[in-house]
Amino acid sequence: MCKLPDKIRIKDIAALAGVSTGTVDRVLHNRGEVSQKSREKIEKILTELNYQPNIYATALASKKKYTFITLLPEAKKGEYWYDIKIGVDNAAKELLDLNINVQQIFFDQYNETSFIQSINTILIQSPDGVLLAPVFKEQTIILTKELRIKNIPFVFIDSDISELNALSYFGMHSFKSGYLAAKLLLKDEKNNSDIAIFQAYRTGNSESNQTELRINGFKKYISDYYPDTVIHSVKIYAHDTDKNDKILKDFFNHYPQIKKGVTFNSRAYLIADYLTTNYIDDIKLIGYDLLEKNVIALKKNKICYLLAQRPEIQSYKGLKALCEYKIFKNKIKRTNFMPIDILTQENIDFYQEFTII
Amino acid sequence: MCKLPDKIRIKDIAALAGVSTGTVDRVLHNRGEVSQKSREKIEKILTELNYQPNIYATALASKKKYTFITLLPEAKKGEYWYDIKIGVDNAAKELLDLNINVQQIFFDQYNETSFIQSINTILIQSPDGVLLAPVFKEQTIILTKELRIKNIPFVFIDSDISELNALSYFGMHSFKSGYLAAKLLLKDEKNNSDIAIFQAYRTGNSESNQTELRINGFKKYISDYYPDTVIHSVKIYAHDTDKNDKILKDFFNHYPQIKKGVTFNSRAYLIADYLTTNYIDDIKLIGYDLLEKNVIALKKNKICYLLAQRPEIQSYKGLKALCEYKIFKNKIKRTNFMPIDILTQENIDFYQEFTII
DNA sequence: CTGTTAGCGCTTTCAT
DNA sequence: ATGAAAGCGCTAACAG
Repeated sequence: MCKLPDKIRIKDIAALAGVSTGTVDRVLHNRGEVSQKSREKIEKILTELNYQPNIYATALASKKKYTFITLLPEAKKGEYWYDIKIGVDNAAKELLDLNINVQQIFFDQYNETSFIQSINTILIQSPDGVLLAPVFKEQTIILTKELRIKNIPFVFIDSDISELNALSYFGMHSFKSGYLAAKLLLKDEKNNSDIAIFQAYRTGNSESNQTELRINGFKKYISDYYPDTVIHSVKIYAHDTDKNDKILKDFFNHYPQIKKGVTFNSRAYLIADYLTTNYIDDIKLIGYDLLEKNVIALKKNKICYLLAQRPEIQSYKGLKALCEYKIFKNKIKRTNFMPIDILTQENIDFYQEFTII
Repeated sequence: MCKLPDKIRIKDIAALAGVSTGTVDRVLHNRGEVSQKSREKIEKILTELNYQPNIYATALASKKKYTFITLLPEAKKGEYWYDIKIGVDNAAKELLDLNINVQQIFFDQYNETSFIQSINTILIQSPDGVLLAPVFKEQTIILTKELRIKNIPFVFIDSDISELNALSYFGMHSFKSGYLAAKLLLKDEKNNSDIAIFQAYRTGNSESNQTELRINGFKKYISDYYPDTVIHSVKIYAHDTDKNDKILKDFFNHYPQIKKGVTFNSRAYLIADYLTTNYIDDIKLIGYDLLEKNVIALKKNKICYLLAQRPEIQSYKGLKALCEYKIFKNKIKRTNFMPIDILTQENIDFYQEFTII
């Protein structure tokens, strides 16, 4: 019995195979120039000893430089896309020592032109990978077609366009989240006769695919379990408080029997604020995403549940996936649905103070 | 303007300060033998340029070896403590290249003697840190007292004994989880007059502190919002199905008005199984932890909600905390409450297939 | 008190 | 097809 070191190194493999470290490295990375005989011998030892490379040494020695580009909506602190950016920043910091540079490009999610302009920037740069939120479908098709030609992998986050077959997708299962929202709103309760769906109208962007899927899921639950429920749809305006006030006032006056509401975008606070201002506190409201304003409304008990989807993990994992694929040549899972987290007044603090990465 | 490399290295700092890399390293690690003058100059440059060491190079060059010991209950696949072990394994794998060895010691959570025996093993070994679940309070006091004398840091997971002032704690906020459980069980609902608390009786171990806190939280919510509710406590037996059957049958026959129940340990499936066997499906049941059997019952709709506490993250983060403290000399947060995750039939799959680390 | 130097395990280039 | 050797950035022992 000869004794082996705690952790097997390339040097050990080489010694056992009677070759040099260079040869072992060549078979490890499949870069040819190795005789059949050596290859087989080395591979055998490799699997027998279950060789695991020292990732620190690998990272340090590697000379290759990589650039990844992210194309995401701009955002201010407290907004959904800002949390996405936090994940990008976290990943970027980690990847720096791996010689990976992350370049962030932002567009205006209400302005398709700003997205179009970014396309060229990306294509000229020819990065090693792209992480993006496919907010504008047509333009995303154009961009990804070019990326495919240049053989640049891309990862979607937040929402998926499955026919474009990205390397990977990280985001919510929108349909099921809507289904869950309905259950949380209605199950075992009284006052289920009428409910309201508040839809924030966004200029310059038609109803997103994601919102639609959430609504479908929501309606499915209702038709499954409470088919008699009447659903009222109310259009509200994200950037016009006065107009909203009037709309909501009219609505609640008109349908006093409505005690339940839901929003499928992240603007639940718009409704919550109205309820607060008008001293209404018998409406059960459900919304999405931990925007600062939503969280405040949740804590004040104006929103009953918020469904969240770990935005900072979506972008973090998206970049790591690119890295795994390009650098470590690993297989990547195509679809990664994020957990649908249910937040209430009682558990929100623990959730927020707990940073996963 | 002289140009600096992308990433500042020790060598760059040394050049700017007109000293050698050895001296820079000495001030970085506070190991003395540096003149006041050099020290100040170097420190100035360090902060100005915001020097961040290359963690890969650091890890590779470091020659020190460390040993951490974990002292946790033994468990089989599908159990709570098995998930805790998964976190340990994950951390151990990551730490291997940092010259850190993680040695796992297991005890029988129903047998104090097995815990006592492990104490000696640990003290003889004199590891660089200990991660443990303080299941047996008296023995934990004895162990940690010795560790303190030997200046060995220790981290608690799962439950805390705050007066022992561990380096850090990772686990649930038991009281608030109980409060939340009550809300999920009762809020806005009918049939709140009578509810049952099922307590699994464990041989050899008195009611744990954790369970007690959960019950307190639960009762607090009820006294806050539904003070008229009658709470029935039922003792069940984890390892005696026949006995359980009889107890539960008697109980439900005696109190047919009870439509809600909760368990504060992880044995909700015991009740769920009874309900299944007896074709009862109008009882709303809440439990804790994603044991395989609990998850099955949740999916079959026999359990309505499961509260979970990310066991595999507790142990993972606990070990990383020891590492941060011992190796990178960083400050560690004393108390780290885990998110209280609310799982239902609808979101359990996404939660389980999503591995965070 | 300071500078020099030999590694850590792996990658990659250059001879052979 | 293969081996030798130079480094990646940092640590730590040693010589002065």
